[in-house]
Amino acid sequence: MDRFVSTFTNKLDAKGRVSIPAPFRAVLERQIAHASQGASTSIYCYPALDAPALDAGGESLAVTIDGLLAGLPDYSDERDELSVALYGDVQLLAIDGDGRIILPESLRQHAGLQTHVTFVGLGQKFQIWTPERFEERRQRAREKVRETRKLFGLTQRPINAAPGGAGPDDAASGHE
Amino acid sequence: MDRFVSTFTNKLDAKGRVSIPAPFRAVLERQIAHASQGASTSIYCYPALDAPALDAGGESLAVTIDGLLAGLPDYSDERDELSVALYGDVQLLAIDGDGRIILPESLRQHAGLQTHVTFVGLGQKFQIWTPERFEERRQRAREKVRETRKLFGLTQRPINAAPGGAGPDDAASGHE
DNA sequence: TGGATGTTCATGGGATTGCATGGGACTTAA
DNA sequence: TTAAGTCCCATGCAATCCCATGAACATCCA
Repeated sequence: MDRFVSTFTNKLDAKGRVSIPAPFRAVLERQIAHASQGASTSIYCYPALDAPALDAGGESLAVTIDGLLAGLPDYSDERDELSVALYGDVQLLAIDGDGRIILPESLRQHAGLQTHVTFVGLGQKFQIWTPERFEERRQRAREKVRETRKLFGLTQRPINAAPGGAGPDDAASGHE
Repeated sequence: MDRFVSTFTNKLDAKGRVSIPAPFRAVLERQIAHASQGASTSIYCYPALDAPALDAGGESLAVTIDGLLAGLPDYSDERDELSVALYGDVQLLAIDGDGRIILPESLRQHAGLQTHVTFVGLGQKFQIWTPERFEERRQRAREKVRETRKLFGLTQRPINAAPGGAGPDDAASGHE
């Protein structure tokens, strides 16, 4: 039961390198071990469709993409079009011996990354944000959760459970 | 499970040469190694049927085409026509010692290639575009994905049930 | 219990390699 | 001989490897 959880902020150095948070790396390595051994660890990374952020994940993400396309006939227009968006935008980023990746210019630009990047666990995948933008988004996500609670009539506070502990959780549930 | 992913733009020199992006070359070489060793590396390349671009790939692409034709009765008109359409315009381009191919005039013309060419990974094959035209294409593809995203959410599960019953969604957790 | 030791990670910088690209030389065919 | 195709080498930038540092945390032992 390996998932990407919680958030970490690391530094983007002059060469465009960032350390992948160790817990995330552990998840990635286990996926590799499970899928095809021998392949050096790397992540699949692409611009998020509707946010100034990057989506990223390991082998299991690639499997998901394959699954999407597997349903379409080999030479259909539809397949080509989806392939462009799904494979064409994806970058395969190698993880070096020190657990770092290099974020290419094009990806940095889409997310507006400069000196610090925030890794946000979303279960099967994770996202990469600028710390500031992610903070905003987190706020919005919390709002939304509150609204949803009202909708369901669940407004009563948990008596003991610490509400503060729900931080990263909120982010995850608000997505997509 | 080697796929062509992401996009790269390289220069087309005065002699009509382009470097194949190193990651793509790696995929091609692995296909060769797997199929029939000894053959020097080369790619299958042909004008895309419905776009100002070229389709290209390695051994596995050829196998796919064979597979398509195999589905049709041996001496049918349909098969003959398809064979011509699929194989007739195919060129076998050799990859030289420096990882480059020479794009013949006829292919360059179909795609309108001049000084720069963009290689677009599409999983099993890749395409070759002018950078400008591809940018347009990419925009369209993204739109389309956005439109049909909800559909994804629905298709994601039933497709291709992996042995063990877990959908692609569970791939991350598939191994405890 | 508290100080010392070790380990895991993030980070920085230098050294090295890989890769795209340009150009020259050699071969082959008209 | 010319033109086109092929091979080989030179170059510069960028990616990759390797090692050093230091902080946060865990472990051990007196």
